[in-house]
Amino acid sequence: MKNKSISENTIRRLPRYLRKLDELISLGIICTTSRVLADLMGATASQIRQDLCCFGEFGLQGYGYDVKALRESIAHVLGMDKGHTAILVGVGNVGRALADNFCFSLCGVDLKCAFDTDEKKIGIGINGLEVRSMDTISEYLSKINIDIAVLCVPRNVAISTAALLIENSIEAIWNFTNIDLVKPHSDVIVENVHFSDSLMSLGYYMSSDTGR
Amino acid sequence: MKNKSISENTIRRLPRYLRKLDELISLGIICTTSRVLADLMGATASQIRQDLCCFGEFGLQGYGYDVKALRESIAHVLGMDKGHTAILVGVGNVGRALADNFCFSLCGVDLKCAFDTDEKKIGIGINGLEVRSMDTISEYLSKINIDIAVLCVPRNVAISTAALLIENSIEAIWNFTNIDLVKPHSDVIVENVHFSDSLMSLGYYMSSDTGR
DNA sequence: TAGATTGTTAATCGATTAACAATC
DNA sequence: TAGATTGTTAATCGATTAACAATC
Repeated sequence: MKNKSISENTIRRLPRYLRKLDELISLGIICTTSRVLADLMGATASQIRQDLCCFGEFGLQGYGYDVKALRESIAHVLGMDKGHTAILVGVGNVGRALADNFCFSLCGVDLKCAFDTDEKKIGIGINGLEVRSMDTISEYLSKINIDIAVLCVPRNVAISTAALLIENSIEAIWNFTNIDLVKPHSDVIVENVHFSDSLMSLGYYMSSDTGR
Repeated sequence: MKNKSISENTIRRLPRYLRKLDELISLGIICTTSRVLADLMGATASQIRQDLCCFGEFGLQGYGYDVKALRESIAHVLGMDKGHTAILVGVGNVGRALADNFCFSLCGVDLKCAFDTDEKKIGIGINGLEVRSMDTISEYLSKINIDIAVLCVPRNVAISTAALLIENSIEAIWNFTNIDLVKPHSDVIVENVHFSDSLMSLGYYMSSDTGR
């Protein structure tokens, strides 16, 4: 196993590997090869092997990869077995959509509760998820160990809310506000979900006739 | 202007340039340089100039870039002035969150109406957006020119719904289902928004101590 | 054993960075 | 004009692909 600075491209492909392996599992397939995975991914077999060997030796020469074992290995690399905990910050439409629809546990994340400033939303709320007052968030974070904040607050309070979370030593922010959160002195990890960037890129590919 | 196969990396940076330029505009700044933009983007001035010169000559030597003109040029490259039209397909929580919260017009997209199979949702519905019966979608698409389908249906009907849209000659699918839509013989453009991929990548960066 | 496929090194390709002439 | 900054070519760096020895 070698582990020196794995490229972002490789990391971003891992969740897709996971999806493809899950497909193979659901088809009852036990063993696969870099060639099969390459076809599923639209990549070369070389790339598959290069990606995987960043993290260890998961295959068997002359045979291929055990589908379930490889799936678990990748899930482990992605920290899905670390028991990460999360809170939802801001229960607007995006927050509610995530609480109702998104299966955090499939990503190995335990969503504990939600916070909002709106008194009307407080109490046992959405999809069995308790909504608490934003006023109590510091106290809560000092007592309960939370790794990830899912940030779904309005634009205008995005930066101040992020600062509050960082003050309370949150490790990572999954950012659904359309703001680039800057992290002045902190080493908080930020993952952005920028809907509008995505739609704009789509607009480019429609205009240009590259097809991609 | 040279236009030979612009890299995906460059395209994905354009919406961020747009955001940074909007910030400069809101600060009343008229003119900027590749150095300033590089600092805002966390990139090198070289990269900024390389990216921009893919699409034309937007700057003035010895001076820099006119902020508003550059903003409009990038918006044009992203097809934001093409008057793209869209429909929302599937009015679950994600669909509703987009209809309520997401400003399509800021991306230059005109969201015309929504479709759902649930009779209870049909009628003038969410945020002034008309919800129509899914049964009428083919007829609608044959009459009204729609470029983009925003696909928010449940997983189990994602592929069949995409097929229906492709049959009806939709140009692009903005895909919020957690399925990799494959496009067998069609040249439809697909842009995926995979929440779980994003959260899993975050999990990796939390586990590893790369910080990034 | 023979055939197959990995893990890994080497070669190629593309993207980023550096350098600088052009020019405002 | 002199100073500044672009547009663009050249150099470097990193990622992808190809090749192949190791080995199951």
